Amino acid sequence: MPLKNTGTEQLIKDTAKRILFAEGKLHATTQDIAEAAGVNRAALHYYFRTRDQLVACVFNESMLELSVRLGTVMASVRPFQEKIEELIAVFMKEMRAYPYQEIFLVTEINTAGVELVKDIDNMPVANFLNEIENEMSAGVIEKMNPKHFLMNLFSLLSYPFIMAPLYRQFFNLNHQDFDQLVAERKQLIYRMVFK
Amino acid sequence: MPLKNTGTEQLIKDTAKRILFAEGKLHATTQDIAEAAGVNRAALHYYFRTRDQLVACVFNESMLELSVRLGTVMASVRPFQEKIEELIAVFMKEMRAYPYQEIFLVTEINTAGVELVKDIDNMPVANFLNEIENEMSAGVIEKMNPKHFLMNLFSLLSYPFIMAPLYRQFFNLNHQDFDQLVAERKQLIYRMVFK
DNA sequence: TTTTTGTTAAACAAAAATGTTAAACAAAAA
DNA sequence: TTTTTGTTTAACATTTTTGTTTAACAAAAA
Repeated sequence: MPLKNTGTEQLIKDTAKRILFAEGKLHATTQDIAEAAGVNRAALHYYFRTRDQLVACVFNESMLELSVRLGTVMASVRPFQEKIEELIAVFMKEMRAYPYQEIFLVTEINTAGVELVKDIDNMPVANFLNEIENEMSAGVIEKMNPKHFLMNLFSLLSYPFIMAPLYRQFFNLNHQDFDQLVAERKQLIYRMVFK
Repeated sequence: MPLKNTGTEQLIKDTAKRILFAEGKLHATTQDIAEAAGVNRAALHYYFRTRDQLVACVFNESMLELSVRLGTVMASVRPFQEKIEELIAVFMKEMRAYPYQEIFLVTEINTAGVELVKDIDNMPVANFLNEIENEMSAGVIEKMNPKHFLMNLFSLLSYPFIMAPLYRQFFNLNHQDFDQLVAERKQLIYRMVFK
């Protein structure tokens, strides 16, 4: 609980997030993180006691952040199509910056055996599912289980970013060409969901 | 290079794949793997020298297997629509059994810094991209960059399996209900790509 | 100024994970 | 049978990673 706040605590968290979520190095040690942050490894202990607590902290913040991001976009008072547009923009930007954030969350859940995380507010999702269903009835989008609609959307948005290292292989593309390719997907996805 | 072959080597590899690809425990130690396989940890060293070599072996086999699976489906001599049907069936089955295989590959590439893996045969993919383009010209499927068509397909197929632990949270579903939901996707995806 | 508080680093200690060796055992070959 | 070969185990050694302690330092407060 530092009061003077030289930003070191935040720096460590941000660095951890960069290494884990952006670089996708899920096996990063405390050394790796401290080094990348330009601080002594003991500083890490000073702020977080243990590696597990640092990881737990990053996990919780990330989980909350994801929840808030979802909630904000879904609960915003705007026409449906604008909302979807917003959702695509927000999540694509996030995936570009932190492609492995959700992967980190899932592998943490798998290793730590966190079965059901409480305190997750599902109301925004539940309400949004209803809104989707209404749009389907109105004929704006294809009729299906609205959960599928959401899963489709997030799949199309997220997966190519995560698989980039493999897709560059299989498509024989360099970084620049691949980045250009995925940049095209913003419009493509929008057109896909509104058939 | 065992000649007697008691199946232990294969058992170790299979167990490693189960823990890494199926259970998604990407931090598994040699202890974890040996224990799960029911062998002494030294047996692991006997067959693979080091942990890194075991992981490298699993990585290479997995990479090859993925490449072969892709090639087989894509190069099969069948009508396009049947091919897609086959592709969906094959990859969904694989994702159900080993949801984290591609994630493992990607995170390994990220940590080991394997930039470009040589010896990957891209001809099947290249040919299939042409085939897709022809079908687009024929009006069977929506016109777009055929790479997007493939990325869309694999995204829709794969992502929900990987995100299962999170989606169960956000949708408030138990395992059984979620399994039923994703089972519906086989038909849904087929209908989606053929608009 | 001295004191307090927050912060950092260096050195050390403990634990965890990995790697090595040598010996025992079983089955096939000589 | 004895010998050889492949396999497995137990015990030990090393390395890596993590955690702890102490002291030093800087800035604000008294």
